[in-house]
Amino acid sequence: MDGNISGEESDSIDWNTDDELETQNLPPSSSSTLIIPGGEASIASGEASSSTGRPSNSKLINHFIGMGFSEKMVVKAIEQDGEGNTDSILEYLLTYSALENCPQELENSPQAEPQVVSDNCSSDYDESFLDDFSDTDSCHENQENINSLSDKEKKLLFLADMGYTVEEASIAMDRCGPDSSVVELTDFISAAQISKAADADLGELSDEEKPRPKHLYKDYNKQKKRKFLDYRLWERKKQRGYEKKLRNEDDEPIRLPNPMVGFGVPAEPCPIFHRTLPEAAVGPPYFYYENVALAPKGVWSTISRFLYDVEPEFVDSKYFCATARKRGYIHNLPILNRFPLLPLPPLTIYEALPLTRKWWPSWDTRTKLNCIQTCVGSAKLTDRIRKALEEWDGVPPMSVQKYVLDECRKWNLVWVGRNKVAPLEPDEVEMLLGFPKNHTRGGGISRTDRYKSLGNSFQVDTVAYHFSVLKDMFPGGITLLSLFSGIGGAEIALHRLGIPLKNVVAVEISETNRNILRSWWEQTNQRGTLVDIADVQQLNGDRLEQLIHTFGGFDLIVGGSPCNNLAGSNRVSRDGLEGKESALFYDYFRILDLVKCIMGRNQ
DNA sequence: TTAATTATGAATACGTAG
DNA sequence: CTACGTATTCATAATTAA
Repeated sequence: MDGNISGEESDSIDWNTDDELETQNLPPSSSSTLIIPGGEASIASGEASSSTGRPSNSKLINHFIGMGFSEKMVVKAIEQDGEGNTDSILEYLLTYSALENCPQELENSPQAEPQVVSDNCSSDYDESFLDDFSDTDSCHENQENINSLSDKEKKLLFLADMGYTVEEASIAMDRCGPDSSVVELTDFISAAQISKAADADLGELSDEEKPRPKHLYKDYNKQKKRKFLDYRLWERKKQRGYEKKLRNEDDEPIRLPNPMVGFGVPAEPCPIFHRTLPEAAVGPPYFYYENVALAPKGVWSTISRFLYDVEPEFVDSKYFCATARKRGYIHNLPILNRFPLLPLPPLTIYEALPLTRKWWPSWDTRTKLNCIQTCVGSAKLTDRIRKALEEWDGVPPMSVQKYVLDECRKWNLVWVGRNKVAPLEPDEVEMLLGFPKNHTRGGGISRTDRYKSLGNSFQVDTVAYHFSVLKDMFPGGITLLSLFSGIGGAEIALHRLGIPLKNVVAVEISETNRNILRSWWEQTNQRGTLVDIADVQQLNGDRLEQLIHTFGGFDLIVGGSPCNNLAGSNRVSRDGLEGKESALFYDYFRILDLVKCIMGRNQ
């Protein structure tokens, strides 16, 4: 009974703080100009200013030589340009190096137009890819090759899934080599597209100062989004890539902090630590990205590189509650003056599950549970453990202790009777993760899916600690874009902090999860509008523009993209960031970058 | 058809002995 | 420095039950 108290308390808190928000109806169209005309110039100049400003010419030359261009060409480009604009010089270089290196591939490719292919017809990719591949490559003995995809083929398919054409992808593979990473490949394709676009513009206009990154924004209505995304991708790699070449440093793996306390936890607040964010990362909007800390090597480097080179904050939720949860968070939130959610949740197993204490053996020294996952231990397993223990009266021998303890740790079992261990109940998981009791119960969700949805969720107290700095900044509430929102961990964290939710756009693939969030939204009497969208892949620039227009922009963009292919528990398809589900990280970046673009345009 | 049950290791980090 | 043991891990898929 005591075990439920904290849960009930958090319940009552959740259900009572919903009044007097006095949420203003947002100004209908405070940001009136969503149409492009004057906007693109300001963006372009803003972008340019971040990458220009090198007065010294020799520095400038070395700058481009470091990127791999010949000195001769660099000098020529600077002469041609005349105004010392880094971006226009670069564009010149890209244009002519592309023309020199691979003229026929770029000019005579079957699809001259840089098509943006809709992503729901991947079978087309497969076929055309296979045709293309068997033609250009020499290994076409039998069809067995189709089944066992090589790395090269996987990369091609992956690029096709990202929306590139097979032609673009295979050209990039040829140019960059078989061992090139997907990031390098996308960068190459982006550069090729940009140079091609620049070439087209040069041909048409043939005069004066049109060729700028500006034209990418200018064409925003026609070819727009794909190219804009590509430009930003490529821009980022440009900066990062050549800096590394200059320093001659290899990819240094990101180290996990030990202890895993990030930029501070309630028990040990911030050690007077101040961080300076990269300029491109500074909001608005604020963003907050989450995923498993123990991902395969290189994954967090890539994620960080895409998310504006912000250093990840690795935190184990065992400093916030009674269960471990090692996660990495990349965000641009302030980190000073954080405060924890109240009431403080139980920090030990005993406090969280008092009824287990009676049966807890002295030789089981656990005080924290391990990470809560999507599946629980079987009845057969707990039966084996019971039988193994019943053979001994009193304290079992060390070997049996070790066996039982290993299984208990692996499956997060707790003691519920003499010689009896059991997996956690769904409501206990809800409590441990900071959700209201019965949050995931009923309404058509099965017990199995409850475990899965909870196992894939945030630890609310941890996330709320990071969000707490927003409370003073947004007394009138925030507008939230919640990607991969799941059962609404971010929304609940904000709500329990007392930060009003003005309007929320939640994107979540699971219908049962969407039902859970909507039902919470209605039960807590939220004032604003909750918009649900099923698939991040169909959230395009047009839709975002529309949403930003109606809601006046987003204050915060939260997302924990799928960890399926990153998580250690996955024996079958731990394929890294390019895995089927985990590759949706790129959609988080795509959408975040689009929102930054669209919102920045109106300033 | 849906839901419940069950078995299925490896990648990674870290400590320590040598 | 390496080698080895310990500890941890937002899961998938096949099968059975309902």
